[in-house]
Amino acid sequence: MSLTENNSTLTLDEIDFRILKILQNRSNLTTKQLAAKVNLSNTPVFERVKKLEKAGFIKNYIAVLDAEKLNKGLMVFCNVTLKEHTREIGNQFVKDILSLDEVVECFNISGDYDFFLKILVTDMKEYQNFVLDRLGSIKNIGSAHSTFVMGEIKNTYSIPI
Amino acid sequence: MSLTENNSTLTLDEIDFRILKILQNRSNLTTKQLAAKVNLSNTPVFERVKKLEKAGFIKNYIAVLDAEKLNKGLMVFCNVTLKEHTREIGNQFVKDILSLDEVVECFNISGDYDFFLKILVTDMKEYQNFVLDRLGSIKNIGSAHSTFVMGEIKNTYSIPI
DNA sequence: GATATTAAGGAATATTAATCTGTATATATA
DNA sequence: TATATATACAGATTAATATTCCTTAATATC
Repeated sequence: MSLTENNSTLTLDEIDFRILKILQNRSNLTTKQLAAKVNLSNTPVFERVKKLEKAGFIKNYIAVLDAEKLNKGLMVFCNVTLKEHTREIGNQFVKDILSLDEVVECFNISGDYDFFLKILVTDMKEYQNFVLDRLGSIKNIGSAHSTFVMGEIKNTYSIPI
Repeated sequence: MSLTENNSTLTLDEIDFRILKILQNRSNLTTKQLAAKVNLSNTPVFERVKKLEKAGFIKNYIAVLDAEKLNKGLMVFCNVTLKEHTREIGNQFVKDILSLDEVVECFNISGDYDFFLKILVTDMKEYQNFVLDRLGSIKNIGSAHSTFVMGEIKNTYSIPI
């Protein structure tokens, strides 16, 4: 076996997809429970999961926390433009954003704005402080436009498979 | 102990927060490994985790999959307005959106649009089909404005604690 | 000062993960 | 056709872990 285990030609069958589908909704199942759901015995299911981990289809296992209970119930989308679009200024912006814990997502986007930020804060007061103190201290931001989440219809981390 | 176990006055200490922080980044740790990280023995850590689950701070455990590897590498934000804003029409829209697997997130928002949708698809061709066939078949949509993700800077499911 | 109450550690037990062995099936090869 | 080869599976075994129980220490309460 190669050291890098770069099994790039790995193709998944129906059962693999079913396993992924189940695990991205709930990962704290025993092998036996998972096996029952896909109508196989322990061993093949165990080996398939390990294969999916090794091949990178499963990147990680995480606990999903309750934002409300942890007092981070206000979600804000902030669309940002940069004053200039050189690689250097872009890199610095990225570095700055990565250090802000309130920013849980950040994407480079097409359209009128350069970056889309998803931000989690306690309340409007905290958001104001975030914009003034933390986002405001980042250099080369041209404009920032905030949109506030009023209600959650669907909020998954699931890939449509 | 009450049947409902509605311990709403539960307050968390520093160690609880450290446990949550660790688990929302990586949940497939053994109790022993987690205990070592917070400098406690197995039992108290085990009991704290169970307490956090029961009290609802931990909602779920999930596997994080690789969207690129699963051929869902195109992320699109779609901002939607409804023609009318009655509760009935809103409810029907919500029901329709919930049935679309491509829509991984949907929020009711402030501002120029009514809803923000995060959509995962294979490529632009599939997105075109999604808009024409699936989104297009939903009634009472007034307008839809798409923004395409060009690059990912940060994409977490972590709550800032 | 005596007594609850709470949080922790250690040890025992129950479950589960992880491994190993063997079998059936399909595919290739002589 | 008969014989290798690889793959996927089931069943059993063992190694590790989760879970429970009991005891101790610290802190609060009377």
